[in-house]
Parts: sequence; C-alpha cells; structure tokens
Amino acid sequence: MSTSIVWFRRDLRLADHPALLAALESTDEVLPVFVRDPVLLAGGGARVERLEASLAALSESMDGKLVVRTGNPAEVIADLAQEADCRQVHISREPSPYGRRRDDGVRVALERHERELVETGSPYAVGPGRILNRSGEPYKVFTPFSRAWHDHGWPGPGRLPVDVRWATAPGEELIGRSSGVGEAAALDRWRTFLAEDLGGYEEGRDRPDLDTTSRLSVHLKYGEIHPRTMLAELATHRSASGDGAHRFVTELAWREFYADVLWHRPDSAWRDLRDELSAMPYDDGPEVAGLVEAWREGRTGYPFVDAGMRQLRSEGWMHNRVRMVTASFLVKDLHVWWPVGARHFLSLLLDGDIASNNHGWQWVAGTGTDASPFFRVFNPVTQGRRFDPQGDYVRRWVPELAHLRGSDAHEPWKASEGYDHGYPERIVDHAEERREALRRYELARDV
DNA sequence: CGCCGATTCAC
DNA sequence: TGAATCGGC
Repeated sequence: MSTSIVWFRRDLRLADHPALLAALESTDEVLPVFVRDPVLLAGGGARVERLEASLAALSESMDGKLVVRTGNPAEVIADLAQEADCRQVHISREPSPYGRRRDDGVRVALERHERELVETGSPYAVGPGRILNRSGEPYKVFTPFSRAWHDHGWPGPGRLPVDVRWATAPGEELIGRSSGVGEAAALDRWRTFLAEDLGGYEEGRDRPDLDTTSRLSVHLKYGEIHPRTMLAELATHRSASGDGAHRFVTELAWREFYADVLWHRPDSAWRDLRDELSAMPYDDGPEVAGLVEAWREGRTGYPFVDAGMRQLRSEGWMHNRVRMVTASFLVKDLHVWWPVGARHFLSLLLDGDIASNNHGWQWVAGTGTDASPFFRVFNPVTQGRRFDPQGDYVRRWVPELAHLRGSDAHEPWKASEGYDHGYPERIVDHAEERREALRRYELARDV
C-alpha cells in the first residue's frame, strides 16, 4: 500500500480548498497528516486550533483513512519506516519558487526536502527554545545568544531512516514549476557560493549591484538545504575563506536567533516586541495610502528605494541591504507602522520567513530585541552611493534612469536631464521627514 | 547593520 | 579647506 504524508502550514484552511478536500476524501490511501512550522506551532493560538479541528473533522468524515498527527516529522517518518512507498506533499500558502495554482494560490512542492529537516523537524541547526542563559531565560541580545549557540554546538548532517519518494497529492497538479528548485539545485547553489563568493562575502554581501550574496534563503526556507549541512562544510572552509566563512556563520546565527525570539514570544510576529515606543505616533488612513502605494510600486522618487521595491515585485527577492533601506524609508520617512511593510514583504518574498522578516522590520523600527535605536535613520541616497557605487543596481531596476551615468543615477534631481524619461519626483523630502521622525521619537519617549 | 552638525586636526 | 572624529538624536 502506498502512503502519503501531507504537510500543512498552520494557516491553511481546508475549507478554502475544495479540490484538495475532494482529493483527500476520494483517496483509498491512509494519509498521516502533521502540521509543520515548528516555530509558529510553539505559539499555538487560534489558527492552529482551527486547523487541527478541521483536520480532525476531516479524519472523521473519511472514516479513519486520514490519520492526523501533529508534531515532529521524524516521528511520523519513523512510524512509517516499514512502508516501502512513502510519498510526501508540502502544501503552503506562501509564495514559493515551485509554481502556482491558478485558482487559490496554493503551491505544491514535490522536490525532496533535505534529510536533516525530516529527521529533526526543524530547519535550524539548534532548534528554537533550546538556548538558555544561566538563569534559564532566553537571550534577549544577539551577541551572547550567538556565543551560547556556538558553545551548544549542533549535530552533523543526518541520515534519513527511510527511503522517501515524493509525489504530488492525488488530484493536485504542479503548474509552472521553475528550474532551480529542489535539493539538487540548492546544493548546486551552495557549492557555487562556496567556490566563488564566500571569500569576499564580508564586503560582497552588502553589494546589491554584484550578485555576491549566497541566494540560499529560499532554499533554507523550503528545507532544501539544512543549516547543519552548511555549518559542517563551513568548518572546513574557515581558514581558506578568511572572514567570509565567519560572517556567513554569523548570518546563520541571526536566523536562529530570530527563530528563537519568536519561539519565546510568538506575539512578536505582529506586535512590538518591546513597548518603549508604544506611544510612537504613526500615520495611517487615506492621507498616507497614496504614499504607501508609491513605496510598494517603487515610485518614491528615491532611486535606491525604488530599485529595491521593483526588484521585490519582479523577482520575489530583494537584496538584504536594500531591504533595510526600503524598510527604513517606510517607517522613518513615511512614518508608517512596521507591520504594514512586513506584511507587504511577506506577500512577495519567496524567501519570506516570519521570524527573520518581521524581526528584521522590528530591528529597523526600533521596537525589537537587539533593535537599532529609532534615531538611526538610513539616508537612501548615502546608502545607495555607498553600496551601489556605480549606480548599476539602480539602472538595472529603474529604466527611467538608464540614461544617467555612474552614481548620477542616485540623484536625478542634480542632472538637467534627470527626469527626461519619466522618473517620478521625490514624494517626500528625506531631510524633512528625518527631522519629523526624530520629533515623533521625542514625543513617544516623553510619554 | 546611521546621520548630522560641531569640533578637531592635517595640510 | 577638507578629512577625521565625536556626541546627540
């Protein structure tokens, strides 16, 4: 008999997917089901309860064919170890590189997930919630967490206890599957990164004009490569790659830190982690709706910001440096509450991860653990000139500025022909809005 | 994983 | 005069 394992994200509402429901109900197979997303499950909450309730109801209606199990995938796999023909489907409401169903945006992935993910049920070297200080409390600051994380250590790459075959769910078809997805592609990207860009990663990671980041975030998100695999290989690259390997390990540590923070404080996904700035006055409603829309569409009139927002729309990915600058622009220049931007990013980023994304936004907004102080305001022009020195990144994404040479692309207002090809004027004055942000900061602090 | 203005310093 | 440095936000 063949057995399928169906992975659900906690935010999937079965009732919204009649085709999937029908497929599940018509199958003769036994379908053990478990809910994935180990970080968010820690928080529980209404949506988890709703999903579990709907799965339980479905199981009953299917007369026991559907075996609902919530928890560690490894345990489910182990239970099925005697099954020779085991299939797996990963169903997610998130945008994914795997292609999309036209009707409801559900993406179906059939590529193999990496064995460590299946073994551990966690896409982290050290699962969230495991690193505590001497008092048994979670760390609130990155650096001590990072040290403890190193000291804790992690197992090497794992071995899957069963030969799992992967297929689509009955009745599901895969539409528009693109190349560059799956475990083989992830490993290929990883090897290329090690060979070409790890050595210069310390500087290269900040350069959106060069393609010198790892580009592994999507693969990490979908479990196509596991951090334990990467850490094991990085250990052997340490000396040869100078600071690059060290920096990359630190970036992995940030990812684990934010997952850990969210594990302990699931409410921080959409609310300020710290309440010092709870009195910060933000703008909302119709008066800023147009400005936010300009930000979303990449027509703020600030070339570096617009390039980033257009890359996000077009590619489903944005360079990390530009994420910080565009986020700062929404929060500090448009005075908009960070969840508005975080939601927009999550809706378009293929690598969108709620812990990294939303805590990154809180870092920018000055409300998070280890956050930057609110008064640290990015200047979109200075940042652009520093990290896109030749203006190549701007010209790549903003064709209206393609006629400007070199770093002139960062300041079209200084060129007589700057606006000749339809580039929009600045929607706000950065110097003015920076002062306004600091004024509001003073107001919020005095409360 | 700041920016800016003031001040100091180097020429 | 402009680059480096410092402190407040």
